Amino acid sequence: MPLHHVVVERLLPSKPLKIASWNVNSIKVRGPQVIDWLQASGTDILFMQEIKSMDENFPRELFTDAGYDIHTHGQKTYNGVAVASRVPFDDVRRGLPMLEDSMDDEQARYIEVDIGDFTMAGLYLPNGNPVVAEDGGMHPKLVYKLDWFKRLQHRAQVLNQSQRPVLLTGDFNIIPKAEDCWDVDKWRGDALHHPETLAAFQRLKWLGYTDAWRAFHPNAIAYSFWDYQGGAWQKDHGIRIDHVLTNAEASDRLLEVGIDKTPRGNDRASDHTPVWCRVTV
DNA sequence: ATGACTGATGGTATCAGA
Repeated sequence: MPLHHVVVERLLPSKPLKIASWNVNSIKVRGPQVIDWLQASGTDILFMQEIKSMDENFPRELFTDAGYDIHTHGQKTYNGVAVASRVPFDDVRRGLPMLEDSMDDEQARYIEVDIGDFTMAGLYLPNGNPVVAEDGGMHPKLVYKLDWFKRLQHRAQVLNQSQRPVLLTGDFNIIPKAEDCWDVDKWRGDALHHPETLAAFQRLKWLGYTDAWRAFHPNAIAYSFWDYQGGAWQKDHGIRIDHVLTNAEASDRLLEVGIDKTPRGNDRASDHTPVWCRVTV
């Protein structure tokens, strides 16, 4: 086959898609405003976290009526992730693979899809607080966060070695730098900005993954979470903990990255707001 | 100075979130 035919076949299917991530903090409460935002923002694929719903109770019809396929990985009461898409996936995988020495894990925090030559994952990293146990050692919650992170690191390495474009997005529960929160002194030692958490995040970046929002906005200040308490939203006391990470192949396909803070101002808002990007898929 | 929020759960107090 002549070379130009090969090139044309590779380029023709490419199109820009808008990909987003939003910790919705209960799909039962947030469902209608998620649909409103999907349609207003023109989002093609939305990864959701903290759906707090079992698969059988997820309001699927809200999404299918709006023209989106919905894939859930739920559990009772806590956690739970899902992905809505108006473009078909080639495969959907639920759960982060275990390593030989991993802790037991019943929590639903990871969903991964193939679309075109891309692999995309939606994740909800454990919070990790409190940091210190009663006996003065590391609290099991932070141990769990770091163990989960180790599994994510391994998966990110395997995906990156496939040489496919890889996009990891979700609620990382990580404040990467001092400028990613309104007052870093309030967060020193917290599990979201703990030295072990930051070291794990750095190891992920050493694989070749980029904090896409920061790459596009090197000097900006923007947050993705504002606590319900203390008027944090009104005072803009926020933190940037929801991220899009892209490997080199995916970074080359990035067109735009943003954080849409408007949904945080909704009635009955989630405490998180969506982060999004446009990529050529 | 004080208290200050939201969601899920056989629940009217507790856990978790960050």
